[in-house]
Amino acid sequence: LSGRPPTHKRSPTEQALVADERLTAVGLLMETASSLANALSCHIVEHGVSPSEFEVLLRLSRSPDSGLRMADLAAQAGISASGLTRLMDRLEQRRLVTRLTCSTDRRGLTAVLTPAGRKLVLKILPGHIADIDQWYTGALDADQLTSLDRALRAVRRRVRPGAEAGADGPG
Amino acid sequence: LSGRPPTHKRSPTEQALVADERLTAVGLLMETASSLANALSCHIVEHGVSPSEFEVLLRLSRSPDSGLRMADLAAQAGISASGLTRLMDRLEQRRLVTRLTCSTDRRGLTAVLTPAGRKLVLKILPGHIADIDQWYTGALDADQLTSLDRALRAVRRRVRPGAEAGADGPG
DNA sequence: CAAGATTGACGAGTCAATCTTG
DNA sequence: CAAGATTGACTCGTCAATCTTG
Repeated sequence: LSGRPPTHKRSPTEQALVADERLTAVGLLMETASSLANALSCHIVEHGVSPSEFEVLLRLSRSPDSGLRMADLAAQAGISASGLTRLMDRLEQRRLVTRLTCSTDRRGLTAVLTPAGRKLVLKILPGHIADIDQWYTGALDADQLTSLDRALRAVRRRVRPGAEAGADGPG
Repeated sequence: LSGRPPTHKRSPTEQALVADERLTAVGLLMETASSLANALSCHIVEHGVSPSEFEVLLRLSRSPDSGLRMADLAAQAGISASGLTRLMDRLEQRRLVTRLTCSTDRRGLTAVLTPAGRKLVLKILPGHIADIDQWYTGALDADQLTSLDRALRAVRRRVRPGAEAGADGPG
């Protein structure tokens, strides 16, 4: 840097705190995840949808019946119910999804992919998977990939109990 | 689920695409990172700052001279210059940081922690580090932590060339 | 009343345009 | 003109309140 701003004498205790390697460890995870998300977003947005919108479309296309209750979908995508309502509004306007009233419980709606929505996902996916290879999978050998997967699952078990069963999903 | 929404017959090709395990792999990374961020945020917000604000304060306290140029700080924190301007506005109003005009280049400003800002960081840090132990470090043994670190660095090298040198930072 | 979904008001960040200094 | 920083208009997501159905 340049002009030496008012330097603060750090006590040893203070130094030990702010220099703790665990801070660096989380920082590495966070920075890697967000930079990867950023790299993967380019190809997606070229097709006119945001990363969150693509995640929702992809989860719907991976769902067994191509449909999910709003609340479940919101939980899977890690956004709030109201956030999903608005996101679905945008997708529905573009005829990529529809909401079906659930026959057994008329409070609930089921989000469903339209043919156009499915078509768009299939159009985006090949390039998206290629991107994943280029930016993520391709940076690691088989062993690294295995142990990375194991470690991430261990962490996820802690911070998000009850995600182990379902589908994991997109990025 | 319930009422069998209009089931779509998936072609084998289509099935192979949407079920690709690489999608699951990125999904795992993303979900783990955001769930961890979520877990770590509780303790931080209890002290009246948002996670992004804490990240900026922490980076300033880790910087050699306790000061960073706005542009550099924004890049480190992974937000835009304008985003940082607004964040700094909030922190400055609360007297946690100050902007100093740089003597050698009067276009630039240096973000500096005030004593109150430093005090707040030191107040938050012990609990924050304990949280990291609880939610992240503590979920892994030493070997896992080492290989996780190596794998993440390999990925980061790909998606964010030129982050290797500097400090990594908070979550 | 509780659960599912939506709406209004708001917070926080982005891009494009602007201002100042080199 | 280019770089550093800020501002205006806008998007996206959140919380709290509301409406409907069980």
